[in-house]
Amino acid sequence: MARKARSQPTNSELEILRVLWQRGPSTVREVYETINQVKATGYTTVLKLMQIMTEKGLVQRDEEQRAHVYEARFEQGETQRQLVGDLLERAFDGSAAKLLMHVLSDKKASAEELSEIRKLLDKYEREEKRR
Amino acid sequence: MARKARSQPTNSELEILRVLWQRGPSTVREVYETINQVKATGYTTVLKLMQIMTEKGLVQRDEEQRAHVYEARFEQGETQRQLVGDLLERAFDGSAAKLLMHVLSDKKASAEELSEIRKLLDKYEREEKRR
DNA sequence: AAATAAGTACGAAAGTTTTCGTTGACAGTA
DNA sequence: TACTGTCAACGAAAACTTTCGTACTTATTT
Repeated sequence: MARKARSQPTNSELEILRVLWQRGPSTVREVYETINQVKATGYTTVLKLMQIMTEKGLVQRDEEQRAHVYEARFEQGETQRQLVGDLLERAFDGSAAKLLMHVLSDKKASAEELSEIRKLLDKYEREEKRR
Repeated sequence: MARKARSQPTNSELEILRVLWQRGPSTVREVYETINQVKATGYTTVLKLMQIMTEKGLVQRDEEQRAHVYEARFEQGETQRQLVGDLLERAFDGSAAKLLMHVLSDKKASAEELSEIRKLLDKYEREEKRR
């Protein structure tokens, strides 16, 4: 039987993952306090979500201490790739160019970012040629 | 009172919107038949979704004919921009460069797409300088 | 006119996600 | 020991999404 596809994190789950990626392994309280600075939420809400994420395999839990320590199981980049790929499929017919067009026109790309993007593009294109 | 933010289309709603963008104004049956080619679904399921989308303001309905004709209320590009902006916020800390990196490394960018992307970048950068 | 086909409206079930109250365990402290 | 604070576990409610059956209407065909 084929292994079930890794579940995409939901919005709230992603919020938690971001804290874990940023802070590294953390307790529920630490995650709760970080999120709560931005968005009012209850402690047990965060706890429950993190328990569910453990079941889903999105995070790992170290139960050594009384306050369990949670850690993201997948790297940020890996998850981001998954999310982008999904959006590409769902909304852009798989066309990266179309997607990028919107990224750029979103006016959120700063000058530094533009040059960084260009660098990436150069690098990527060189690699392509080498084949 | 502030107007409620435009609701993001859900997955199924986006599926329907894509048909409407592609076909132009369509009846439920037409949308149903298009979607059904790819994914088994019931007629009333599609109907209900389209009714809900009307309530949400995602589509417009022309009731002139017995078979109502639905039309997307927002352009594809506008919605795509919204979706990308949202993903950028939710998963990439607003960094377009980070997002693009994943788009490129997704191996889905073809040679033509790369050159198209480059053109976009050139164009965008020229516009930037002009300010 | 009766039967059939195609349509909308609607409610409700089923599934998923999010929120939170309550309980009991455990640790530190008065 | 009794009190207080912090924690995990759990269940269930609330909110949202998806699916579909049923009822009713309208047009077409026999």
